[in-house]
Formats: sequence, structure tokens, C-alpha cells
Amino acid sequence: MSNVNEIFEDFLKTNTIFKDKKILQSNYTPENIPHREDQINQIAKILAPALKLQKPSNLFVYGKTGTGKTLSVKHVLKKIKALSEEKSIPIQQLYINCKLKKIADTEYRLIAQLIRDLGKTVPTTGLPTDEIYKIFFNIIDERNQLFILVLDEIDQLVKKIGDEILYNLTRINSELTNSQISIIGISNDYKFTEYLDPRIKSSLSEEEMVFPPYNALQLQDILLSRSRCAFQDNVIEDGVIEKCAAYTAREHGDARRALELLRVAGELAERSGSEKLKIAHLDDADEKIEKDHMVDIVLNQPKQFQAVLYSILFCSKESQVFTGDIYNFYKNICSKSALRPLTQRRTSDIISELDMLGIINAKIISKGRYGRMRQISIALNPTTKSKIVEILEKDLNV
DNA sequence: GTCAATTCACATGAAAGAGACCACGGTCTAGTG
DNA sequence: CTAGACCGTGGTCTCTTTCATGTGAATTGACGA
Repeated sequence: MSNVNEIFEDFLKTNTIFKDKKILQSNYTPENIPHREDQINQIAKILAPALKLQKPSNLFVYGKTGTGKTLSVKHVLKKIKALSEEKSIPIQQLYINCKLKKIADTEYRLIAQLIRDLGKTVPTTGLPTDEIYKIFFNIIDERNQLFILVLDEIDQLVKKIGDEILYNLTRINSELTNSQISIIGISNDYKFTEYLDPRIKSSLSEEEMVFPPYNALQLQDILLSRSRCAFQDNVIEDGVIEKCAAYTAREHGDARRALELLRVAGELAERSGSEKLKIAHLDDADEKIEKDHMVDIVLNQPKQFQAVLYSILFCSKESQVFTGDIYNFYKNICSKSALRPLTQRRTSDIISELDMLGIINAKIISKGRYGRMRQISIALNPTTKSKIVEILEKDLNV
């Protein structure tokens, strides 16, 4: 019997500690959403006019990641959908997650995606942008419906392509004769609307809601209710849920992360052959999540980014590194691995993008007469770092 | 010693180019009846 | 006659380059005490 078969056989023999793992996955939508009743009711109140085909106010939802914004909105929309189908009220819902690449990178793509969601095909590129607007507009208007458009992570969208698209979308109502469209924006960033054009801001946030982070007790509740369905009985040691909740509450009260932590800890426990989920697994899971996440990010970067990152990782053996050092080293790397070196201007941008990704910390300092530059340090823990260096060395063959 | 001007080494912005992708319409070509 | 191959044109999109301007504090050098 081959090795792989053994692995599979073993896997089948071990009685897994999970009952239903997908309950802990981030795309799972639970039936009831604890500690969000108020918000859900409020959303329902705001959206209720839709059922009488009156346009609901545009809604703006704020809250950190993992505070249940998307979940709550989707929950309410699901109810509306069920009701509208039952009573055949012409309401159409559109949901776009602006974070997803290739969907909401540009104005064109976003509108094209909306059109596709409405069941028409449209070229992925090649048409003028105003053409695509016209198509969208016509489809909407001829349907004679009420549209609810959800733009999740709308701050990402505006950061990438500006607020013009929002202006166009909010303005579209005044030109529609048969249909109406109301917009629900979901944002992680409290300060998001500050960057917006005041006109857009006022029309977009006719109603505003804030989702506060979960506290440790609420997180415990959530974890408990989900783990009851996700795990076999009595596999979780005492204190694990509490610790997991406390862990994440201390950071941002991100329920998604708490659930991921629990899931990964479970996987680790299972893989190590343990029959119980112990606190130690939680710590391992924490590290593993970060590592996997970072490795994933790095692998998905273009070659040039990797080269710059490698230079940074290599140079940062010394205590302090600055832009200039890195650029020089980077040029070296390029000649070694047959890359065409980019200009200093571009590498500067790459460095700040790596900073945004959380792989490095870059602080702008001024050394007076000796110039102004970024002081760069690594934001990775040592095991992650060495893993990434290893990957990059292979990728760039240096 | 004090204070404004200077200076460095970049950061940051704006604009535009390069090269990839794609749609569309027109033209050419080969296969069919 | 017609379907499909093959162009040219005009559009988007991403990554880059080019050119221009901004920036914070150590250094400098003039000034007055």
C-alpha cells in the first residue's frame, strides 16, 4: 500500500473531533446572530419601505472587521427576499464585495459585474465606460423594480478608484423613471466618509449605523453556540473557549478571527492525534494563522515585489535599514536574478505597499542634513520570516 | 549662543507611456451547394 | 453564398517611467551679546 493511501486510511480511522467543520468557516451563515438583535431590527426598519415599493433610505454601516455587519445585512436581505418572493413584490438585490480582485478593481468592472448579476452578459473589457453605464441604466430602468445594492467594503472601492462611481450611482435615481435603487454601503473604516465629496456623503448616508466590536463575553457566546454544532461533544477542554474569546477580544473583537482560531486549533489537535482540543493548540493556531496568511500574501505578489521584499528581509539583519540601502541591494538582486530593476520612484511605492500589507513597518524619519527616508523594520515573527526568506530564495533563485 | 537659510535624500503627486487584454466591424478565404 | 479566419481600430487596465514638487531637521553661517 502506498504512502498516500496509508495517510487516507489513517485519516478515515481516526474519529475526528469535528462534527461539522464548515460551521466554523467564514462563509457560513448561521440562522441566529447573537448580540446583534438591535442592529438587525434597525436595518429591518430602514429597509421595510421596500416591501411597499417605496425606496428605502440609503444606509451606511460602519464597524470593524468581524463585527457582524455583512452577516446582519445579509440576514435582513434574506428575509426580505423570502417575503418578496412569496408575495411577488419586484425587489431585486445586488451584492458586491468590493474587496474581491477582478470584480471591483475599476469602475468598469464593478458595473459590468452588476450587469452580469442581473443576468446579461457584457464584455470584460473593450467597451467605453460610459457605454457600460448606459447598458446598466437601461437594464435597471426597463425592469421596473426596486433595487437594493449592497456594496461591501466600500472603503476599499473608493480607495482604489475614487468616489466618482458612488456619485454616479447615487445620481442614477433621479434619471430613472420606472425603477428605484437604494444603496447599502458597508465599511470597516469609521473615518471613511471624511474622504468623500460632501454631496456623495450626504446622499449616501441618509441613515448610519455603527456596529461596535464584540466584547469577550459576547464572543464567548458566539463561540459556544457555534462550537456546539461544529465539534463533537466534550472534546473541547475547559477554558479553551474562554481563552479564545479573551484572545480576540483583546485585539479587535473580531468574531471571524475568533472562529478561525478555534477551527485551526481544532485542525491542529486533530492532526496531532489528540482527542481533545487543548489550550496549547490555541497558541499554535495563532502562530499558524499568521504564518499561513503572510506566506499566502507573499506568494501572490509579483516578482518585483518579491525582490524588494527579499532585499528588505536580507538587509534588515542590521538593526536599522533605510530606503537607500534597500534600493542598492535590490538592484544587485535584480542583476542576479535577471530582473529589470525598477526606478527608485517605483520601489518607493512598493515599499509603502508592503507596509500596508503588514509585512514590514516603514516609518518616515528625517535625518536632517542627511535626508529624509523610510526607516524599515520587519513585522514578522522569526519563524514566519525564515519561511518567507526560504520561499523567496527559491522563487528568485538567488 | 541664537536664528533663519540651506541642504540632503528621499517622499509624494501628476501625467503619460508601454504593453497586455478585449470587442467590434470590415475584409479575405475556403468550403458548400 | 456563407462561416470562419484575420486584420485594424479603439477602448480598458496594470505597471512603470518621467518630471515636478514637497518635506523635516541637522548643518551652516551671519548676527548680536
